[in-house]
Amino acid sequence: MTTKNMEPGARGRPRAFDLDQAVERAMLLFHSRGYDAVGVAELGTELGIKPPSLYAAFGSKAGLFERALRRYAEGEANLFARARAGGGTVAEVLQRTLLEAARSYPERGGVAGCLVLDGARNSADPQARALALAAKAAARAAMRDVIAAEAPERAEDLADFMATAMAGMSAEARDGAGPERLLRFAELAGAAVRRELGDLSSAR
Amino acid sequence: MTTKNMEPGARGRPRAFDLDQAVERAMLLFHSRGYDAVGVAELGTELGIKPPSLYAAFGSKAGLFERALRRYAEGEANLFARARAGGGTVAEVLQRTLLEAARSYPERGGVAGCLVLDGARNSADPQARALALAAKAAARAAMRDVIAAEAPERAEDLADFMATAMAGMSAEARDGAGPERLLRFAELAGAAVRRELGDLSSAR
DNA sequence: CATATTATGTAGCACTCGCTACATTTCAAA
DNA sequence: TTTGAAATGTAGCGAGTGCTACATAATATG
Repeated sequence: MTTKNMEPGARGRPRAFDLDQAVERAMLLFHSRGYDAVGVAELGTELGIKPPSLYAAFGSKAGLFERALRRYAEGEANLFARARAGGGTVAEVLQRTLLEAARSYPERGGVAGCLVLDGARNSADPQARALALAAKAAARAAMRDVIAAEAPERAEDLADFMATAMAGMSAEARDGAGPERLLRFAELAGAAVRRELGDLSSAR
Repeated sequence: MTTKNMEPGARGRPRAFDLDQAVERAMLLFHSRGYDAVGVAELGTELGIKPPSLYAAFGSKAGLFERALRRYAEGEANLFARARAGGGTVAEVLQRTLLEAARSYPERGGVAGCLVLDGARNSADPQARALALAAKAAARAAMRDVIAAEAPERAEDLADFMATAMAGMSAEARDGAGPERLLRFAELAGAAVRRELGDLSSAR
């Protein structure tokens, strides 16, 4: 039936579905409605997998969420990595990160905000909450380290500021905010960051 | 048994529990864990009410949530109303609102963040989400109207900025942020607001 | 071929969800 | 005292939750 993702020394019956594609679809579902609001039954039908296959492949619903989170954080959704790839000073990179958030957080195809920041919010499952918090901590640490290279004494505080600003934009986007509203916030927040980094060109 | 809250022309068997106290406890439960994560069974045991009494008094779980939201928004949790009572310019009121949020959002007794902003986030119940969004819209409108009296052309944008900043602080508080972290954000955000309102004394 | 290994489909587990039917209790009004 | 109204307690509804036992199917290796 399928020979897509078969490793050389694979024994036993081969998997009948595409693992990466399943993780991708699960990621979209978790992102659009949050961890708890997506049940394994729906995951099964939407991924074309039945419960036993899902549990054989991912261990648990939380295991699938972990895979989805990893895929999310390592892909295009890593706004800081994208902004960083554009080069420039730390101030420019942070400003671009905020603007990227303002452009990508608003609802598109039923998906809004950040999966890491809001995907497990209010979840009744401590494991899911812990996974999202860990991913968030990793993202914050990446920002802190980059900031520290240029302004070590401000790295922690600025990373916190960025985390809070992005959490605000993610929440607003989930509540229906469009790009214009978020962009205005991103510009004000970005100006505050530049000022904090001593970039005086931020004076309007 | 009880004659606490009985109206003059009340007929039938009197209510055996204190309605306000029940709403207060429900408010704390919803606030600490979110709407979906608190079940009717737990509400019953925690409020000392059994399901039929709960439904006779509030109509539904969402009806109780609505009462809890109203109590929250009309009480001490209305940070903007509190800041406004302190008088001063619009810039000062907004700055104080942000500082109040930074002081009151961090976890205390198992409760963190804002019930209106995060209490129904990711809820699977559209009614609960709508109630929280309506309460949020009302709070935003109150800020916009007060801003408009002094800076009408900036009222909408500044209200959006405030809403986004407070959503960010609420989310961070729910993720474990303490007052120090939030206060640093509030000060930067407040400086941005003052600058936007033309208060030049914000130059550091 | 036989055998071990892994995945799949059927069916259903124990549990929780929001909610309610029903009889009973407790009150005001007649 | 009777009547009507409203709240309460007992018990449980139908639906959904995450998850799994079990038999079967499909592959690599011997």
